[in-house]
Amino acid sequence: MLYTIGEMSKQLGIPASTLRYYEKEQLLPCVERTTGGIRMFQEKDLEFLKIIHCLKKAGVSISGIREFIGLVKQGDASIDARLAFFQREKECVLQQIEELKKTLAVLDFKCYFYTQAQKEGTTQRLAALEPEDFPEPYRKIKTELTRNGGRS
Amino acid sequence: MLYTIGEMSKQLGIPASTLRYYEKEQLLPCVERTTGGIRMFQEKDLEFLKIIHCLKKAGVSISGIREFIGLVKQGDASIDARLAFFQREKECVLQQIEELKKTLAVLDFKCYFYTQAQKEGTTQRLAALEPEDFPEPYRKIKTELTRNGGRS
DNA sequence: ATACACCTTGAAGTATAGTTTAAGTCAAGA
DNA sequence: TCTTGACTTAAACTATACTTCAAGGTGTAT
Repeated sequence: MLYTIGEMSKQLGIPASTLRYYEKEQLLPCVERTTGGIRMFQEKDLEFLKIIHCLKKAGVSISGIREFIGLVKQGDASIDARLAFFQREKECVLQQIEELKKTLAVLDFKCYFYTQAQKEGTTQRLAALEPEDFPEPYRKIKTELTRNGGRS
Repeated sequence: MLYTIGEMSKQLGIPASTLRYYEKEQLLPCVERTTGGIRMFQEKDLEFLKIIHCLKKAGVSISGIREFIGLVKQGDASIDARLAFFQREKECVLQQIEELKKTLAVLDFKCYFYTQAQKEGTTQRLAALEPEDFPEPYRKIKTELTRNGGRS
């Protein structure tokens, strides 16, 4: 099956302009053209676009994705490099998840803080508290938010 | 304690230009000036900057942060709104974590794929396999990557 | 009082990832 | 054949979040 850019766009929910942009950036190595110059997408492109989608969610830049596509174009000679690529990205996503968990803990503290403030009708008393005055999961976070020199 | 922009910059590892930018964008509501016009940062600003850092990690835009700072400036009248704000952001971070976990599963599959390919020296056989031919944690992912019309 | 490091501003520049526009071409049905 | 909708291109535009620059002011140690 072959698809025009419009059909592909509808199927994936990606604007046609974005597909053109991706092709221009060499992210889609196997888009053919009719004699009239019209792009015809293949199943293969669909798979590439799903991987591109995944890599974008992982935070890989367009040029990073282009590099990966470059490896794919090299064929079996780049299997090692492709494995290394995905291992790196996996590690990177794991780190992002860890970072988000830390961020979540701070937001959790803030929710606790404002839930208390809501009960009291003011932030005054709470704002004056020391880390030790908060219940356990929150002490460390309050410390980090208050203490000087916590360059993260 | 009061700090100049340079001292603050060193303490937080944030460029002075960024601190100026943040102040211009009204993210730092309590920066004072000397008679000569030089910014003097307070402890309060340090706390604001830590919250800004956290919100940035949560994916909140500058204008989103500005809105939150606007609420803070309203004082106790905005406690409900601030709680709601943090609850929304918390929800959003939880969703981001879920998305990253899905992304991780795809990267995991790719690592498996290329680890096998490495053993075989080629992707040929593996590329021709159907979802059912992969071991269990990977079947669903292979299906999603292959099947048409999986607009995510 | 004069260096000197550090501060000020507005404006322009950068990077990323597209989106939009204008002018024109292609393909299929009436 | 002609109309119409979808396609083509290059170039300009958008948004976000800063960064850099040029020209000049501040403040403190000697």
